[in-house]
Amino acid sequence: MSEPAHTEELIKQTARVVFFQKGFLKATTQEIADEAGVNRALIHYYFRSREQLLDTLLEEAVTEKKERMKVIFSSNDTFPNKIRQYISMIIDRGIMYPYLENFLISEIASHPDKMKMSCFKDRVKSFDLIKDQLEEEIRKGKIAPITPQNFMINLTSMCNYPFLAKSILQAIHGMTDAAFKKFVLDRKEVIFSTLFNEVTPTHA
Amino acid sequence: MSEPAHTEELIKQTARVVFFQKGFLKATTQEIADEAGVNRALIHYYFRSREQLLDTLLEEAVTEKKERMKVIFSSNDTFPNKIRQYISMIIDRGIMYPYLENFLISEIASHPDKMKMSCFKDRVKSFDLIKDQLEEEIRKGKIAPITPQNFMINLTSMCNYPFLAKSILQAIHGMTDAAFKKFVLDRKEVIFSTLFNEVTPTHA
Amino acid sequence: MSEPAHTEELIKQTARVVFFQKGFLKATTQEIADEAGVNRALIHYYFRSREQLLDTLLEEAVTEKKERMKVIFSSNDTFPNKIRQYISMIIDRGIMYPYLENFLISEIASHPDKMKMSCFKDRVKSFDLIKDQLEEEIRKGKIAPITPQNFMINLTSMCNYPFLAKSILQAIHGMTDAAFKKFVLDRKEVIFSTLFNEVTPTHA
Amino acid sequence: MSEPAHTEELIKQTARVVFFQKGFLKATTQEIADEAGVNRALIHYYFRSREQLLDTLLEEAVTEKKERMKVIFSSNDTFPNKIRQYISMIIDRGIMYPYLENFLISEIASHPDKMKMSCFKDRVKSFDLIKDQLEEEIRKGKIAPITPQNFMINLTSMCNYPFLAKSILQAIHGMTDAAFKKFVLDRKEVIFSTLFNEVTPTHA
DNA sequence: TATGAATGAGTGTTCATTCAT
DNA sequence: GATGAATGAACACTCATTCAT
Repeated sequence: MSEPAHTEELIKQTARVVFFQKGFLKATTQEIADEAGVNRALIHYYFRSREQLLDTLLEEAVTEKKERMKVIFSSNDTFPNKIRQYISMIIDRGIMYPYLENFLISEIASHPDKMKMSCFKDRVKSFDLIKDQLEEEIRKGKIAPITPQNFMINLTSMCNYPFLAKSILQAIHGMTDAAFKKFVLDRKEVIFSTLFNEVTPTHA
Repeated sequence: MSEPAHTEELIKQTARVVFFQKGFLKATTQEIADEAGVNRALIHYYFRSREQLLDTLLEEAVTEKKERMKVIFSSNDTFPNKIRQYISMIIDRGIMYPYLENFLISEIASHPDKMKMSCFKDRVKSFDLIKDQLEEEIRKGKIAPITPQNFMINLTSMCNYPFLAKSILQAIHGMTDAAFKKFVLDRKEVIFSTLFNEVTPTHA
Repeated sequence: MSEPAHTEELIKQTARVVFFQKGFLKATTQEIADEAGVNRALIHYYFRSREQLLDTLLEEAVTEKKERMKVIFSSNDTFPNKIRQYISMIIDRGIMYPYLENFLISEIASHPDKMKMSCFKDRVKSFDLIKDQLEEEIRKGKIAPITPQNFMINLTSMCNYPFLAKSILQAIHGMTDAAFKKFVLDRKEVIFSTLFNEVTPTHA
Repeated sequence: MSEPAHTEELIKQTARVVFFQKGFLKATTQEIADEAGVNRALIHYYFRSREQLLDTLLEEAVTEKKERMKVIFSSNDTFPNKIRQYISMIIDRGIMYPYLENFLISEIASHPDKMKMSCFKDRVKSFDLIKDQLEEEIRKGKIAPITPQNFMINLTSMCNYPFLAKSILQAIHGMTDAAFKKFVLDRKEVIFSTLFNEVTPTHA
C-alpha cells in the first residue's frame, strides 16, 4: 500500500502480491525478486530461505485474521450484526488476497508440521465464541437448529469458496476482475440471508 | 477400482490417488512411478509429459462430474430431491478425491489456458438447469429470493469447502480420517437444511 | 588403470585422480564431471550427492589399505621383512595417490562423524599385531626400547609425510614428478635403516 | 596472545585459531568475522580478499618458523642438542597450531603459485646447515649413514605427522586433547632416540 | 574505521524429458 | 512395451566481494 521504506518490506509486499493476489503458488525466488526489482540473493539475506519467507507471510496473515475475528465476536453487538461484520471482513480480505486461503491450504497439505506455527497455537475457536448467541437465535426460531461447527463452516464456506475458485468462476462466466469484485461484494447480503433465511433488504 | 489391465491405466489410477486423494500436488513423476511400481520413463511413453498426464486426469474428472450433474438435473424429480442428490454426489466424490477441487484450482490458477480444455467447452450451466424450478420454489415461499448463480455457488461452497480445507479442519479439530468422513456425510442434511431452511430431521 | 566399463566407475576413477592424485580437495562436482567428460547430473544419478561419492572413495581406499596391512602383519615372515613390506606398500600407494592421506585427514577434521564409517569399525590395530615381535627385537638389542605405538607412528610418519608435503618438497627442491618418485622409492631403505639402525646397503 | 590492540590483528589472530588450531580449512569469511566479533566487510577492508588474508597468515607462519630454525642451527651448540631443540620447537608449534602444516599443504596443492611467496624465496636450506655436523656424527658411528635430506625429512616427518593426522589418531585411540598433548610431548625423546638410536634417558 | 545492504558468480541438487537398447 | 542411462534447464542457496554511508 504505502511505499516500502525498506527492501525487506518491499520483498514481503511483492511476495504477498505474487502468492496471495496472483495465485502463483509455485513462484520461484527469482520471480519474486524480479517482480520486486531486487537481487535474488537479497531474499535469502533477509529471510534466510524461501520457506521462511512463506512462513513469515502466512504467520502474519493468519495472526491478523484471528485478531480481527476476535474483535468482532468479542464485542457487545447483536448476533446478526456480528455475523454481518464477519462476512464483510472475510470478503474484504478475499478481495485483497483472493488466493491466500488457497495458499494456506496447499502449504498445510504438503507440510502438515506448519500447523505447529505459533499463529495456530491460540486455541480460541470461533465455535465457542458464538455458541451461546447461536443457541439463543435458534430458540427464538430465527435459525433452523444447527451445531455451531456447522454454522461456522457454512458461513466460512460461502465466504471463502468463491475466492478459492476465482479463476474457474471468472473463466466460466467471463467475469472481469471488476465484475468478480462486484459479484462477491453483493454476496455479503446473500450469505447473510441464506444463514438467517430472511428476505434480503436490498443492499444500498 | 478393478485391477488395471494395462500399465497406462495403472499409471492413471496411481496418479489419481497421489494427486486427488493424498493431495501431493507437487508429486514428482518419480514418486508416481514408484507408487505404481513402473519405470519413470513409461509415464512419458504413455502421456508424453507430466503436464499431459495431469490434463488427462483433470479432463476425465471434470467430464465425469459434468455428466453426473446433467443426469441429476435433467431428471423429472422434484427440485428438493435434485438438490439432495447433487449434494450427495459432490460429497461422495469429495470423500473419494478430497483434493481434486484443490488440484483443479491450483492448475487453473497457474495455467489459465487450461480453461480451454474441451471439458470446459460445454456451455450447459447448472444455473440454466435449475432456474425455473428454483423460481417456482421461491414463489411458493420455500426459499428466500436468490439468483440461480448465488444459489448454486452457496450449494457448491458448502459442499466443497470442507474438502478444500480438509488438512486444516482435521488439524484444528484433531479429526481422524474416519471422523472427517462422518462429519462431511452428516453435512449432507445440514447443507440441504440451510438452503431450504427446514428443520433438519435428526440423521440416524 | 583399465578402461572403465561403466560410467559409474569412470566417475570414481576420475574423482580419485582429482582428489587423491592432484590434491584438489575442494574440487567441485562440475570439475569432476568435466574431467570425466560426463554430465554433472550423472554424479548425482550414481552417487546421490558429492558427499556420498567422497565417502565411497574413502571407504574403499581405507578398506583396501587395512586389508593389505592385515595380510602383511598376519604372515609368518620375520619382523624385519614385515616392516619392509609394509614400508613398500605404503610408499607404493603414496606414489599412486599422494594426496589420499591429506584428503582423509581434511575430511575427518571437518566431519569427525565420518570416523563412524564402517571402514573404521574394525578395531584390529597394527600395534597389537606387531607387539610381540617388536618386543623380541628389542630384547635382542636390534632396536632401541620403544612402545609399539611410537614405533608404528614413526614408521607411518616417515612413509606418509613426504607425500603429504609433496607439493612443498617438489617446489623447494625443484623435483620433477619422476625425481620425486625416485626419491621416495629410495626412502624405502632409508626408513627401514632408520628404524632398525643398520647400515643401509647401497641401493643399486 | 596479548589482547589485540587493533581490529586487523584481531582478525589475524582469530583466523589463525580457526584455520590452524581448529582445522576448519573451509571456514567462511562470515565464520571468521563472527568468531572475531567484527563485521564481515572489515576482512576485506584490511586484507582485500579472503585469499590475501590466508597468504598473510601463511607468510608470517612460514617466515617465523624459518627464523627459529636458522637460530637453532646457526648456534654453536652440539649437533644432538641442535636436533633436540629443533624437535622441541616443531612439536611446541604443532601443539599450538596443529593444522598449520595441513593448511599449508592444501593451499600449495591447489595454488602452486604460492611457492613464489617471499617466505619461500630464502634459499638457505636446513640441509646445508646440518651437513657438516651430520657427516661428523656418521663418521663417529653415532648415526647410520644417511643423506642430510633424508635425515631432515625423517626428522620433520616424525615431528609433524602426528599433528597432520591428529583427528584420526585421537579418534582411533580415543585421546582427549590433553592426552594427545602429553603423547606428542613424550614423543620429543622418542624421536631423538630413533634418529640417534640411543637408549632414551627418561625425560623429566 | 566500520557497517548494513546489495550483488554476481557459482554450488550442489532436482527433475522432467529423451534416447538407445 | 519397457528400461537404465544420460542430459539440460532450473532451483534454492552460499559466498566473497563491493559500495554507499
